[in-house]
Amino acid sequence: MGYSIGQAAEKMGLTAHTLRYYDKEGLLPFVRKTSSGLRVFSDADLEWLAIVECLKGTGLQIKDIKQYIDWCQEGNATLQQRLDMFKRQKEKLKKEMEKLQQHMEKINFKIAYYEDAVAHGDTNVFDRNAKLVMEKERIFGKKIKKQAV
Amino acid sequence: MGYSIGQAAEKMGLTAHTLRYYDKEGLLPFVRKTSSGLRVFSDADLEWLAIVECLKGTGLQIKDIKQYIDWCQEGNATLQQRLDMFKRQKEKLKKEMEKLQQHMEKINFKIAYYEDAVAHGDTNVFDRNAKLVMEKERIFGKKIKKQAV
DNA sequence: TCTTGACTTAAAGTTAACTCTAAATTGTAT
DNA sequence: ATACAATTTAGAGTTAACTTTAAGTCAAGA
Repeated sequence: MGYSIGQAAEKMGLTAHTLRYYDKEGLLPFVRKTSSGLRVFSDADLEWLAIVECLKGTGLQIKDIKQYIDWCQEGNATLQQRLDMFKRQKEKLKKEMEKLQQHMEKINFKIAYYEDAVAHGDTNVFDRNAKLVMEKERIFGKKIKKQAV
Repeated sequence: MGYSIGQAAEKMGLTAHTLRYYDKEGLLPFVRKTSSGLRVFSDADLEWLAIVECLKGTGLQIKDIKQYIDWCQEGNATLQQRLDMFKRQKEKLKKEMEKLQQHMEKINFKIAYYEDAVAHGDTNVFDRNAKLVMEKERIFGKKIKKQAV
């Protein structure tokens, strides 16, 4: 019913080193130890770890996650702080998702551009994208012409 | 028609220090200098910088962006590499966006949970979310009860 | 001309999040 | 019983991406 640090690491896609590091940073105040000092992770511990990973994935730093755990341990007096924190994270996450969407559009343009360039041996790039090529000539020198950017 | 490093930094939302760092790392091989050594950024340079920022924003490391710039300078022989690179980035970006979407759902749940807890003074948390509270009791000790997690 | 603020380079310092090492201990499979 | 693999700790090392410092140079206004 309990997992060793190695098993827990495998389940979470992390390393045992990383789990010990998290523990040292106060992110795992709940993990039990055997009488001889070995850590024992329960399924509930892994669920908590999943929340830690979620917070980390949305851009929270480890010290901020520690703050959240501290708030949890302080009791109901910190409910509002925790709510505010999640609201801030949500706004951050929304902006990040919008940014990634814009990046995706740029990348899609690049892929279309290069697929065409590869297919046509890049022979008519100048016609298709004169602006980019002229810019490129200025940047990399006049010798390189008709080339995708 | 040209910008100083400070003006360019301001336009891009970066610092002059960062632009010099990028230059040192080979990310700005196109930026001109005056006879006395001052960098001069053109509008085209800023467009290139925007592409660099896009690549950085999708998770590319600076050395990988350098690789892309090197490929651009090598000419048409590297068209396929560049296409493959953008395709890899697109896959990475897609996975990242899916992950963020899942994080967003978790955060929305947390916000709903804490808004309710704050509104009701957390008096009936045990009824609403017995599993979480029981888990919390095990983790933080029996003394703290009826508290949001 | 003088001052002041922006710029230059090279190099050292910082920060976050691991990542690894060493030396000892523990658990498990023959 | 004896390997051998996994675990423990403290602490050192790594990496990426800045960030700051030092010592000087350049450019524009009074």
